[in-house]
Amino acid sequence: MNTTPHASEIATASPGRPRGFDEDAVLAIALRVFWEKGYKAASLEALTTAMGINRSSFYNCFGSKHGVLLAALKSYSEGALKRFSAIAEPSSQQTMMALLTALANPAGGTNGCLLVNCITELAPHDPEVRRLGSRHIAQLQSILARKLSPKDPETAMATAGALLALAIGTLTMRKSGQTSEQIEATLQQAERLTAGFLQPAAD
Amino acid sequence: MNTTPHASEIATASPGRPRGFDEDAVLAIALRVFWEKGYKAASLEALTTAMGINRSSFYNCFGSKHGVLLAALKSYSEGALKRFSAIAEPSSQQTMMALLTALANPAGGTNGCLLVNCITELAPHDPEVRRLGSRHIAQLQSILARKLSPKDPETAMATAGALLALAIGTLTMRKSGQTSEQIEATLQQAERLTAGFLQPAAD
DNA sequence: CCAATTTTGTACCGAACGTTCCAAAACCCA
DNA sequence: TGGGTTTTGGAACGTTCGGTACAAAATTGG
Repeated sequence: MNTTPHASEIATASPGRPRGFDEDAVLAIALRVFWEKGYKAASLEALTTAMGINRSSFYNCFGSKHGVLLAALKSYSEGALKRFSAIAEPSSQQTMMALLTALANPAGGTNGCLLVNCITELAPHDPEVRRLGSRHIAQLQSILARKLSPKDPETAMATAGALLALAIGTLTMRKSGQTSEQIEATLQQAERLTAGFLQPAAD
Repeated sequence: MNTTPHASEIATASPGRPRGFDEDAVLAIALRVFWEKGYKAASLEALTTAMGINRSSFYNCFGSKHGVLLAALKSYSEGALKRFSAIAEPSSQQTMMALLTALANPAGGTNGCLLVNCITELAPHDPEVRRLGSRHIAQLQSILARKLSPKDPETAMATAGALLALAIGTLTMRKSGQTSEQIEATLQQAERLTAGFLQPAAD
């Protein structure tokens, strides 16, 4: 079982044979596999091979396939929120576009956002995934609202929700084959959503 | 094999035992199963049981599980586009909201839109699903643009793309557990996207 | 060096998967 | 009625699925 809640903690010496791999590292690989294939399509064979560990280590460390997914989703959410928070506040429409572009290009190429994928595939029948997805989306919206209008987050929440929905929607469009140019043209329309908050772009 | 491309055609009498079921009817049921469970999670057992036919009839009529999916997606797209086209043109923001609400509530309850689900789950690895999804989205956007500004569909395309992305994005939000009130508040922001085209709402 | 403890390798489990096979059944036409 | 043709029922196919059993290997503290 996974005795250490976070592997990155100080490894308190314990009896028994030590792990032959880095938990966080193999979890990051599992995350990639889920991202590329989806949950159901990611087989134990594919997962363990990519991670470079065998089934025993897999189950000993993570408990179950579903357990790995939840761990991967938590890790993904944590990283994505941290990176998103770090982007500068949008003092103009240009920096606004940087925020939206970050949301609409989650480094997964044509694979979209791992959490959105898992929400779509699993949320209706998986309460734990639904909870993680709900938290992630809510926090994205809060961060975005705070960036839009630090003094008045309440009114900004609705706008942030629309911007977020817009960005999430473009993920599906990209998967369906739309070009980056089309996606950008769609995202450009976000200017109209932020009319009250930001200065228009200079160009 | 499926000799009749569309079952709804005039049944030309042919030798041999006749079908004991209505192709369109059982296809509609398969569609529902894919909608509720997703593609991979929908087993042959679940499909054939729900459809009320056995595996032989299933394969004799549709060829494969993937074949049924494609047939279901075509049927779904056809129906959705027809229904969407039939909605009145948005002469004001209120009727605009009716259009958006239609897109954001595809009668699948919390299951979203079948095509969006399948794009998310399969498109990156399934060219046929990607093609169907691409066509569907492109046509939704065209119809919407024509409704927004029949005289100038070109300029309206970008706005339609943003409205569509917004609606698609809310599907994920709903799956993650957001209430209908939150979704509606998000969709309300679409008013700002259509500023140039429509009269503001009366209320 | 010796228990105690944990991880690792391998083989294996029963269940479920999508698909196929084949004979019986049900129809058309002659 | 009988040959041709298609569908239907049901069993069976080989594969893959997620997960487990168990003993060997590797570490700890005593």
